[in-house]
Amino acid sequence: MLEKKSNFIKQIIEKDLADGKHKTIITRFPPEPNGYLHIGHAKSICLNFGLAEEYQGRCHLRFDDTNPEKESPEYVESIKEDVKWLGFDWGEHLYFASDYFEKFYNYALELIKKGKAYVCQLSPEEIREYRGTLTEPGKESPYRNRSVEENLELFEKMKNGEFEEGECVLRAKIDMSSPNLNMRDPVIYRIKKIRHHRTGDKWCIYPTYDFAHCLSDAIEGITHSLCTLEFEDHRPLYDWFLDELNTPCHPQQIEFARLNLSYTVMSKRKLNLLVQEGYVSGWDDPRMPTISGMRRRGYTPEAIKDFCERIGIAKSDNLVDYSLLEHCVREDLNKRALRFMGVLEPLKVVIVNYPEEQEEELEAINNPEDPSAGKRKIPFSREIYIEKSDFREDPPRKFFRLAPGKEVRLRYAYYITCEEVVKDEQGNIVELRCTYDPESRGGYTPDGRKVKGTLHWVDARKAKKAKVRLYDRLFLVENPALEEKKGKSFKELLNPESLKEVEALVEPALYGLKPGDVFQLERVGYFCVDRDSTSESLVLNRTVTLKDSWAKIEAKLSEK
RNA sequence: UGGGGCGUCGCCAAGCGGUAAGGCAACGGGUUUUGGUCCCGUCAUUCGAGGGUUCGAAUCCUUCCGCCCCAGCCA
Repeated sequence: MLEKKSNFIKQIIEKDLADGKHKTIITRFPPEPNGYLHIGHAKSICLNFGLAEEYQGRCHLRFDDTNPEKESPEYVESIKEDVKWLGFDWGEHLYFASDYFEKFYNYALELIKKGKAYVCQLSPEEIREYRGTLTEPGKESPYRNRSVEENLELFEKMKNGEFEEGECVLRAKIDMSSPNLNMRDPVIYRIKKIRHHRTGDKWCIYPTYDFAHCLSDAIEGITHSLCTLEFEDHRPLYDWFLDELNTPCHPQQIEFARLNLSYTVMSKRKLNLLVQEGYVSGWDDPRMPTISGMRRRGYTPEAIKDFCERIGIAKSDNLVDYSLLEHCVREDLNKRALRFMGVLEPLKVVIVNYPEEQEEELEAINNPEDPSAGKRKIPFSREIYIEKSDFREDPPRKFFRLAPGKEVRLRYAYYITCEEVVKDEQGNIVELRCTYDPESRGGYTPDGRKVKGTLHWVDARKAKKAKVRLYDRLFLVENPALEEKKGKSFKELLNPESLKEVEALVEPALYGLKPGDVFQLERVGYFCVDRDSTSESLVLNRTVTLKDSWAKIEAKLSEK
């Protein structure tokens, strides 16, 4: 893992600490519980919790649950689980904006009493019309100059449910001609006669984001309130509320660029669509960029955190290569994953000079990167399976796997030479007949001759079946969100081959693993045991392939 | 045509007036019982473009160009 990089937010924090503006810092991760967390949220989580760790401050987990229409406890639970799984701890500091509803209400009263907020009875359409446009100023609402008393009375009625949804709202009285649309008397309370998942039917008026967020931050004593770039325009409003109201403190909002990852989408709306329309099996489908999807895919918290560290924090729009994430996953897994053997597309090999009834056990190293992982025994006998792609009847240049008359090493076993190719009536290769060198047990020979290729294999008698899910990128194009803006439909951008299932043959030891365990199938890739597995039927998810330099060589050979 | 941001290698990203870090990708080579890992090497005379200030500019000023965000009673 890399050492921590600096960024402009750390510079601000370090200056604030040096100047004595703050003794300690308090950040927060403020998700709305209206969907599952994705890798973009991981960036924010790593930033906020990471900063708190680095500067020995603290980070709050706060649910921004001000819109009961879209929120649910299911999401609250999944979010907590994901943050924990990433390895962060909010300690005692778990909060809900809904816990502050009473306080927000009193702040609204304070604003009304100052003459800085009013109940507006314009319809939603009228409010839009009165707001003006990007280039023309807005018009003031006819309800703008009501007396404080009248506003107090009306707001009370709103709270008591005496108005219907859409009939009226509470608005801040700021400036209808501001070039910043957010300052044109923004709505701060609206009526929603919906049961809230935490406050039940206690409220029928709910504060908007702009009003609730800055106040939540101030109530919690947040020092640095980090959010994404699209809220930059909201900062004047954030500051306006905190300047007008008598709050415990005035946190500083700082914006950074959200993460975009190639070949996927990051908007909750679009991810929700993928789930609802059944393009994926759920929020935790291993193809999803969600934290739960990545977890099910076999990605580790360490890999994700390393990735978040490496992409950095800045303000320019970005589209990070998926290959960087894969690099982080491989790097972490290479150190810790146990090695096994398994063949995805089996091709039978009969070792003709190996005694029919003989069976033996060969010793294999569990992880060459970690001697403490120990060794294991793998069964071997006269019939084995190798990977179809490891044999070529007519091998191209530089192909040093098996071919007629060629000798290769079976990993941890013997050298074999292909003597005969057996085909069916259609001409498909169904079996290879080989001879082995008894002197080469373990993979070396006394004469020390070199064999270039080493193949993975499984014993035909002892191998077990496993259902393997091979995943590829979810989308065909690098930037689906951009293509969609250009008019392409979601559906045509999806990769129809993002999931392929194969029946593989694996060494029996794999049946001793538990759901969630990640391991390497040598020469093939990293895999993890899916929760759909049973004791009779193993289901594996391919986490990521191994780098394949032969594929590159072959691609170049075919170009010529 | 309003406001707010951003433009440094294919992708991220340092740089904060003293003469372009690093990572990913890519490309060479070495080691190797995983064509994996590991190791070594190559990869921006140039910082969106033009002017200016300065002994000296990616960094300061200026003009222009390009891209992103904002007209929810979403967050």
